[in-house]
Amino acid sequence: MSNAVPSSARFAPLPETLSSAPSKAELEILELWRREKTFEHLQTSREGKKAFVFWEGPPTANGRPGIHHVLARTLKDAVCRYHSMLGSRVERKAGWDTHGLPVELEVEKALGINGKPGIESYGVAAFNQKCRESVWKYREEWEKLSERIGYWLDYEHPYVTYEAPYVESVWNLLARMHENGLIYRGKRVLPYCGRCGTGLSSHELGQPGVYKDVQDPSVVVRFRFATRWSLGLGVQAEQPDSFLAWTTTPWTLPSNIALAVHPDREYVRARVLLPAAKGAPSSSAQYEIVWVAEARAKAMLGEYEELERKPGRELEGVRYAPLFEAHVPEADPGAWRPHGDASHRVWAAEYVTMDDGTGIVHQAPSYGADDWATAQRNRLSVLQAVGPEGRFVVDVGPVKRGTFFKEADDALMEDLKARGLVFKKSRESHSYPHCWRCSTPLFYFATPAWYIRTTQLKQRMLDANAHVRWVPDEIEKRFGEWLENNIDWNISRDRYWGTPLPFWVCENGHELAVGGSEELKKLCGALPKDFDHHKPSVDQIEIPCPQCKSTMRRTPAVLDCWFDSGAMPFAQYGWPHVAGSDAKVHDQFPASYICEGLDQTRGWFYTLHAIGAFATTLPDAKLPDGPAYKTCLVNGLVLDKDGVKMSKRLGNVIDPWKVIDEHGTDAVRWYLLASAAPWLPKKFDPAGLSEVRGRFFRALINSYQFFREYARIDGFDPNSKAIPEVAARPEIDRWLVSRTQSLCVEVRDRFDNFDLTAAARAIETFVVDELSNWYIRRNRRRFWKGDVGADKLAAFKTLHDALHTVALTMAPLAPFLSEMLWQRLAPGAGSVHVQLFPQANTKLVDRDLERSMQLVEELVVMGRALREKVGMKTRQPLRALHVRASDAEALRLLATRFAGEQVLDELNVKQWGSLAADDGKLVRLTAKANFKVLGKKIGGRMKAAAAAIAVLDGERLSALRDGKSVAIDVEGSALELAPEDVLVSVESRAEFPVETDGRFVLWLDTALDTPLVREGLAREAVSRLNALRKERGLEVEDRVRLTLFTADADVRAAVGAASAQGGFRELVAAETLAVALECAAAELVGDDVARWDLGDGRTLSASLERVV
RNA sequence: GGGCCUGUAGCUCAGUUGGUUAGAGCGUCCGCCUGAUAAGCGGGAGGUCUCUGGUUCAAGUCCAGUCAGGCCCA
Repeated sequence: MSNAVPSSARFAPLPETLSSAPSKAELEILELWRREKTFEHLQTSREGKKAFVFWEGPPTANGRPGIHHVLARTLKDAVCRYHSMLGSRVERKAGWDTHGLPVELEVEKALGINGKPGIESYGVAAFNQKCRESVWKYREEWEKLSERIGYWLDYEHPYVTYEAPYVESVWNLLARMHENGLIYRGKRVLPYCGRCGTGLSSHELGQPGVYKDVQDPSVVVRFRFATRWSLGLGVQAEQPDSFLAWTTTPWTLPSNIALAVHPDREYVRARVLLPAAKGAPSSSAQYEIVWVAEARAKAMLGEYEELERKPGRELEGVRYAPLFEAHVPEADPGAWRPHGDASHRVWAAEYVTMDDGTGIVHQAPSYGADDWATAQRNRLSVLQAVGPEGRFVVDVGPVKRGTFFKEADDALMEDLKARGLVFKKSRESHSYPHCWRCSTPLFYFATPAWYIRTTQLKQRMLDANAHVRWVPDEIEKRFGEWLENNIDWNISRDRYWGTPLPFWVCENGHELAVGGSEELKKLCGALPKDFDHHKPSVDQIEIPCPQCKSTMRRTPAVLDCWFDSGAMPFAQYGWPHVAGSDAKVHDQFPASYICEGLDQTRGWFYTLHAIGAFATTLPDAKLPDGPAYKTCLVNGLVLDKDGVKMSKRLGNVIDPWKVIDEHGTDAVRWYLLASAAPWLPKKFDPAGLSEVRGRFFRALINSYQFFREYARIDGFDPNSKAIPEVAARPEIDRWLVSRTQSLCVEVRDRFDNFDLTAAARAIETFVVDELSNWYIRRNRRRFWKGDVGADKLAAFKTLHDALHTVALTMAPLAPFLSEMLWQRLAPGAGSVHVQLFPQANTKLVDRDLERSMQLVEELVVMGRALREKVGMKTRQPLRALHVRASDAEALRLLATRFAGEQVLDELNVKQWGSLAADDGKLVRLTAKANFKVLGKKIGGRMKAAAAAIAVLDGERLSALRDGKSVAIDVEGSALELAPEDVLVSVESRAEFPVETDGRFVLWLDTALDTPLVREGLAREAVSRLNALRKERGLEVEDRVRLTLFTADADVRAAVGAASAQGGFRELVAAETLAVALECAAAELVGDDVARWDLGDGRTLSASLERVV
């Protein structure tokens, strides 16, 4: 940034519109940053410095940025700015997530095509080209909004997940995983549309109209024991027992392979009366023996006789007879090799519930995710009577090959019924999913899928998790639990627009994982000129199988786009193919800090973690062990002001542009950060924005404007040699200096702990309460009265330095206003964001001074309340203030000249009447136990001790107050009370108005004599005259000539007589900047004469003339 | 159904390792003050800290449960 700053820039006024329309001024700052290339300048100034590594979670640019993005980006930006100010190098590479189903759906909608058949007929090449374009739809808006909210990011060199170097890098990671035996082909059970020939994502399942109420059969089927040997009895029964299992999908029964029971629930062997079948011969068996869960027996069986009961785990292994004789084809599960003997037995599974059915669940692994898991655990065969088209692939009893699954139910049930295997049958209405495109009923179906064996990395991931600093820290537990339950990661998606899986497979099942296009070229001979990593180009590449010489083709699926984003630590630099990428990865791994929404726990946080857990095992990558990111700050949802989720449907979506235009970026940032911890759901209420502006920003702006106005008048130079050292300044200045140092310490500490909310609140409290409402208010006279001397310079410098520190400490949070202040406080020093964060000078911290100021404030508050109680306006000076306290330390601090001046001046009282410990006349001491201290010492005797302390006599109370120990009797035993065990407080016994808070008792001497009355009148007059000055539009430094008239003798004496004559003429003149003050002998006349009643009918007239 | 988070004044939020009278801001009413601030200060009204049990001399705080809201996973 240029150093050629005009001297007029120093202490220049802030833009007039800043308070009312902050946007305009912020846009000027943006222009400044653009013109001066501030961000680039910051980045180059940190070259070669220690890295603070930040990773940007890539957004998808085919959706509009919302207010929640403003929150996340504010958190990212603030932390990055802070670390830049600590001197670190913070690279901020932008990124774009460009693949995935949402992009495809958006394009499908735009093209008016429907599903996979639509895409195929449109042409995959053309479709993917549309996708490639579509992801940039809102790019400009993202970039503009990022700039507008002050989110500094390198948009010049973003990583883009579809670009060749990125895809190559992802391929490389996958190939390395494959090489390490972490990749396998398996199956995944997902909702499937037989007509469209595609699985549906959970997102698609959430489309309106997917779930419809339909009538379906509800049937309880008998699964007969394979032998007549009754379980555990060792006797041969007449008939085998049956397990009863309930289903609403009879079409899955031919594919049954097992029954599942809950391991810990009780199951009963029950004897029940056979339902009388119509036309059954009376000689048939009257009773049968069935097994159901105890919890379901009553509901399922009605009346029954319990013969035996067992927990589910003891039923494991019992073999039953298959329902059908058909030769149902087996599918290769991929993830395991089936163990034939395990089939058609009972297995335990935790997921079995007692909510409905029989507590025994029929298992058809191809058609249910839970079933699949049971099959995988027990190495069951996978039968597949129904194929991917939703039709039977084999004749089963009466059902012929080719029958649609939904149309097989009735025939199958008839068949089972005829064979006596149906125990109960009805129809029931329930909601069933249908394809959102073609309304065909969906079925769950095991489809081929590629997996990463993340379960093998589980312990590594758990160990790494323990080293992540989660903010808030409970996420560690939450994430840890999710990792405990880790299942292998299905990375394949049967879609079009994504990173193609780099796996080539031949007809003999040999696999090849290709780690990049160079490798691919070698394997296939030559790549076509227009080779593209995406479908359909890549699908045309065929490789001769190195093992069997047959042709290898690419597996058709594309990659889960979560892998894309999780691979960004490597792929953003095109590692390892791109030159120099190795050094970049080593420099920028692991991340010091990432920050995203809570919903990323299972998304980006996991994929980074999982891929990091793998990458750090690669010996040649030479990456440090441990997590991929050291700190993860999590932000919560942004809700509307009533706590309702924002949605287009409800029309409660906050448009970020609108609120920023109205309130400015800084107010929005400050509000989002300061209103509540970022991880809590945030109710976004525009009223809160007005509050931030009205309270914090206005106080800060006005504080600066106050400072600069007088600094300009007096030509204050903060580098002047004439400015007294801090030690030589008045206590009030040293107090603010001390508080300023404390602010630095606190804000640094909060930032270091990623607690931006506490940092913002600390700055806010300092600015509003201490700097503006106390320091400036107490000291304003010093700024405008008298000549430029040491005292005035001290005040200027103290306030200047405080503002200087505020501008720096708030810079990460409110980048615009801090820059505006900085440019005026330190013109020529470059941007505030290039500065180093202020470091406290702890030598300037004066604890005693801070404590006495606290006491001053306490007494002032009580004094004001007292004045109101006795009906004495603050303008009326009073003779004396009396204080009684029990706390010797407080008395010592109050007795200092400084504290006395502050209290008495603020309360407009002439002197301390008395400032003393209890004298036994007007005050009595009382005591209560200090529970915190004494409780730790005596525990259970606390109650009795508290009672004894409450009735302590005055003598012992005085002793305790004076720092001596006393002995008391508690329940017959002696207890030595130390002074710190007891809180001694004071209580008034006076009969006149007092104010007390237990620590202090205050009262005022309200007797007025003539000098006091006159001074009060003089002050009344000053107040009116100054109001008049303002009314007449005078500048603060304008001098005036005053002519006054009053008929009242006291007023006349007050305003007209010199101090030597017992008047306050000099005071009035000085306070009103009057170079001449005359008292007229007769009533003033004229339009410009002001007239007031100063109280009790004492009137004053004045005419005021500006001295040119 | 499981895991986690949140519940404190009309609203937004603080509340340290448990410690006796639970605070702030906004809003509201009364008063004061004002030569930076359409500001500021004092006072009033406003609380069964979701509810129920438990531990403890002592619970907004710890434990168990309940209800409500939320997030993620089924």
